[in-house]
Order: sequence, then structure tokens, then C-alpha cells
Amino acid sequence: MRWSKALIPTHKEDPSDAETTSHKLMIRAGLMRKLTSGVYSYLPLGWRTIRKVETIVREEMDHTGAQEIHMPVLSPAELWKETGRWDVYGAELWRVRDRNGRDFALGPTHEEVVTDIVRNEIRSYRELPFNLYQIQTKFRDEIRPRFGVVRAREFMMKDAYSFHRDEDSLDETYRIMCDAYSRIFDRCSLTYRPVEAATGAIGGSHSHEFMVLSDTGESEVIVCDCGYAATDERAEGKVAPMTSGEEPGEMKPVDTPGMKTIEEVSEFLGVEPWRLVKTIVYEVDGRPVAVLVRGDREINESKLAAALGSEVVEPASPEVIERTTGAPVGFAGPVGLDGIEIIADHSVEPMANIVVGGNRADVHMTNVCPGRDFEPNAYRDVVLVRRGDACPRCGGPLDSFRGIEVSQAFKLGTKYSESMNATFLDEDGTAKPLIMGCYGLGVTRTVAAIIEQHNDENGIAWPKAVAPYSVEILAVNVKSEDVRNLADWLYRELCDRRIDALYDDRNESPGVKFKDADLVGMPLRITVGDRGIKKGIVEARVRATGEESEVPIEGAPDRIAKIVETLP
RNA sequence: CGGGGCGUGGCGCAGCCCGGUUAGCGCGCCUGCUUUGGGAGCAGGAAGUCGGAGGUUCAAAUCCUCUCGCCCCGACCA
Repeated sequence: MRWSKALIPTHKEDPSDAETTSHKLMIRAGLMRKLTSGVYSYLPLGWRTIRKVETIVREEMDHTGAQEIHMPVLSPAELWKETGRWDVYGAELWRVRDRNGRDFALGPTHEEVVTDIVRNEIRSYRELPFNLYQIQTKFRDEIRPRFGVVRAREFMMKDAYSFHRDEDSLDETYRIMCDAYSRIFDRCSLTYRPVEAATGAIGGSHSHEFMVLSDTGESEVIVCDCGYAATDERAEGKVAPMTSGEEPGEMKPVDTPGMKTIEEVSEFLGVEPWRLVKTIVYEVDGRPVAVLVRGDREINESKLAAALGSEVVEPASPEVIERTTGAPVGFAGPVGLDGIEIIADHSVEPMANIVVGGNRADVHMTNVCPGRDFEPNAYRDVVLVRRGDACPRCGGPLDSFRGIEVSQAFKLGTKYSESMNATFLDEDGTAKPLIMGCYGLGVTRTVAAIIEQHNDENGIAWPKAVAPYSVEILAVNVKSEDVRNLADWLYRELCDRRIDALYDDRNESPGVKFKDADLVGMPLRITVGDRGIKKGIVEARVRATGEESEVPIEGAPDRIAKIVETLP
């Protein structure tokens, strides 16, 4: 491609609305433009990279025997009502209505649609297992789009769905998919890590996410030297018990006017946060549940939901809190809290003389002792694990890092096949629900992740496999006939060798062209200038390393083709 | 949804508090000449209903009301 004819609108300055490196660079290097919040147009350079990532994904998916299909973005509400997700998925499900008032969803994921296809076409165990995938635009009405294409409302995803007669078969495909993902991310030159994950709105029994290590990532990952790795939602771990070692004192109320938060109460009473216990009222399947956790810790709602055997737990509304505790928000406590289930985190059990809400406005209770002054219905692990806690496997100290979640695999089991009555006839002649797995991979998000890991102060430094072009030919001065002729010739020769080359033939000053070359970041830059021509050479420079070499003009196309081959 | 911030030529911003000629600056863009190895120089030029609507006023980018959009933080952690 000749730059003079290309749409590559670069910017010198960072866009005002971008925060992260990848977002800024994707705008500055002319990969994409925002249309509206969380929605982007991909310009030629951006689209070329997306297609290269897609190609890698396709190759690796096809290699596993998965079959590519293409499902609609638009799906009728009835399908979502069959599985209950019309209600459960929440505001994130992008709903639209047709002229006749019928409800539809713009697909955020396609379990319902694919299961509908399969239940209509599959009869026998003999047809199993198989794996269907698509690469498609997804819609999620995100509460807050962020970081450019990392959290967008419209984005591209590869989603695969596998169907099985038994768990063993599912396990096998799940493993194969995880392996395929490793190959995909290896080929994208990403530093990543598969971690155990919670199942969330998709559901299912077992899940892994692939995390690309990045400080700008939205996910917190808990890791241990022993190999344990899980998202913070999922992570287990032992919280070091904290006890004052004091003799149990006499429980008594204290006035805490307007002190609603742990911080406020802690400061007001001069007591460290860990000696408080917070009581959070949740609504679980329509009933209120009080959850206790040590004051210096947070509740993990995902683990809470699992502990209660419920799919969705949400913090109760102020009205429900007042009704169940008799106090306004901020003063709930377990003492004398009747008629409501109380779940306490293990961290609460060994404590004594703790401070809790008094179930009365502006009152807290002190010297409260679990077991003496109240008895929870159960002690469970519902705490959000963090760095420094003990590893659930080896007991060693847990560490944490930030990551961008580029893919997630789930063992769905029969969650969708049962609710949608998708069955097959097994060998014994009985109808059984299909066992399913699903495997998502964020394509556009992966592009952002690649840029997060491959850039420097001058711009993007693409890995070759996903670079929009492998080589940029930079003609220093196109007014020089020698330079123009040589660069033209080189460009043609490389094109003839089917090397994708970007040829900066613009009549711009050298400075502009060098800066732009660094910004858009093709892996190899070939500089053609009078200076080199005098010496009978062109210059090759590797973008990622800055490594430079001189290539004799004689035989340069072949030599350059060779260099391109060796690039990472 | 709550809080905060921002909307001024294509991009990045100033001006607004304290209303008053033709609304500025940098970059970019167009024309010409010069220049050509790390964001060139000179000269000339085009381009903005100051997000939108309403109001106050002799007069509004500037003050008031409403509204739309974008960004950030938070979203029931008691």
C-alpha cells in the first residue's frame, strides 16, 4: 500500500478522552475512531490487524476440528425467556423492539441461539461431540464503557460452543480449547496466564480465563508460586485470623451519630477496622440474608452466591435493610437480628470484643462476641482474597497482578440444554440433555492487549504476526529521483514476493515520516535515502529492538524477505 | 443511577469568574517559493451559528434555566 493513497490519519497529540496506552495509540496511529461512547469504526490499519488476529483464531480453531458458522446478532426475546436470561442478564442485555412491538436482544453471547440450532438438528449420540464457533460483533450495554476497545459496547468476539454426550467428552474438548487458546496468544506474542475463574452470568461449573498481564487491566488475579492462579472473584485463600487476645468484655451499645462506614466508626471509636465486623444485607432469591465479614475485608459476592447456592445475590435496597434490621443503612448488626439468615465469613469466628451495628439509628454495639451474643446460621468462605493471604493449595503467601481478560472458557453442563430442551438419544435409547461447553475470545480486546504489551514512547511496536504490514519502506525524499526509483522498485519487488509492505511515498519531511513510522509500528522499516544510495545500500531497522543493518541494493528484495521471515 | 469534569475551525487548547469592536493560540489543511536523514522555513489563504433550546440584557462563548453528548470516580462494602 502506498501511504500517499491510504487512509492512515495519524495524530501528534494524544486524544483528550483516552486514558490508557493502547487506547491513545489506537487513535493516534489511525487504527480506529470513536463513533459514540464504547463504539468504534476500524480504519484500514486497525482492520488489517483485527483480520490478522481473526485469521490466527480461525486457523487454531479449525485445527481443533471446530466448525465455523455465523449466527444473527438479532435474536427474539422468547429465546432468552426460555433460559430466564431475559430477566437475569440485566441491563447489560441490549434490548430493541421492532415496529410491531416485539422484543429482541442484540446478542451479547450466543448460547441460546446456538442451542436452538442444535436442538432442531441433533438427534443421536452418534452425531456427538462437535464444536461450533463464529467470529462476530457482540453488543453489551456496558454500565461504563472504558479504555477504548477494552470495554466497549460493541466489540468483536470469537465464541465457540461444544456439545457432548458425557462429561469426559466435555473435559477433553475443554482441554483442547485451552490448548488452542495458548497457541493463539503465543502467536499474538502475548504474555498471558490462564487462571481459574468464576462463572458469572454465563453459568456452568468450571471456568478459566486467559489473562494478559497489564497494569491497565481491569481484572485482579491472585497467584501463588506453587502455580495456583485465579481471578479475585474466584480465588480461595486463608485469611490470617486476627484476635485481640482480650478476655470477653461486657457487650454494650455506644452512640455513633451519623457514623455509617467502617472508616467513620473506626475513627470515631478509635478502634482499628479489623476489630469491626460489617453486616451487609443481601437479597438472595427474594429473601434477605445478612452477611458478616471482618471490617478490614470485603465480601466476594461471587463466592457468596456459590455458598448460598444461588445465581444472583444483590445488595438489598435501603427499604429492605430498614425493614429487616429496624435501622437505616449503616447500622445493621447481627445481635438480636431475628428472622433472617445470617452467614458469617470464617474470619469472624475467632474474634472477640468486636464492634457491630446496633440495629438502631446512630448506635453500634461494642464487646460483641460471636457465639455468645449471636450465632450465625453458618460460617462460610465469602471473603475477597487478596495479596498476602495464604494460598489454598500450599499455604504460601498469595501475590496479585492486574490483567486484561482476553478469553474465558466455561463448562456449561446442561444449564442451557435443559432449560431449552435440547436433547439427544443416547445408546440406551433414552433422551438426555446435551452437555455443553462454551469458549469466548475477545478479538478487538486482544488487539488492545497486544498494544499494551508492545509499545514504547514512540508508538506501537507490532509483533509481525498481527502487524498491519510486515514492512514499511520509507523514502526519505521523494523529490530525489534516485530515491523514488529505488523505493518504487523495492516496493514492487516486495509485493511480487507477496510481502505485505506499506510504502511511505508521501512528499513529507523526513522527520514526519520517521515519527509516523515509529507510531504505526511496522516490525521492519526499510529506509531509502540518497545517503544510503551513495553507499549502495538501504537501511533496515527492527522496530521492536532498534537493531539496524545495511542491506546492499543488489539483491535487497530477497535479503529483506529473509529478514522479515526471521522477525518475531 | 449518584458525584465530578469537559463540550470553542479537523486535532489539542486559551478566552468564561469580572458580558462590550472583526473569538484567539499551537498543530493540521490549501496555494506559492525554498527545504529534504527524526514532527522544516517564509509568504499568502480557507475553515468556527462557541454542543442544542429557551431566558436575562442595549449587548451573551461569557450570566440563568433546561437539554444532549463525551470523559473520570463511585454505584448500595453499611
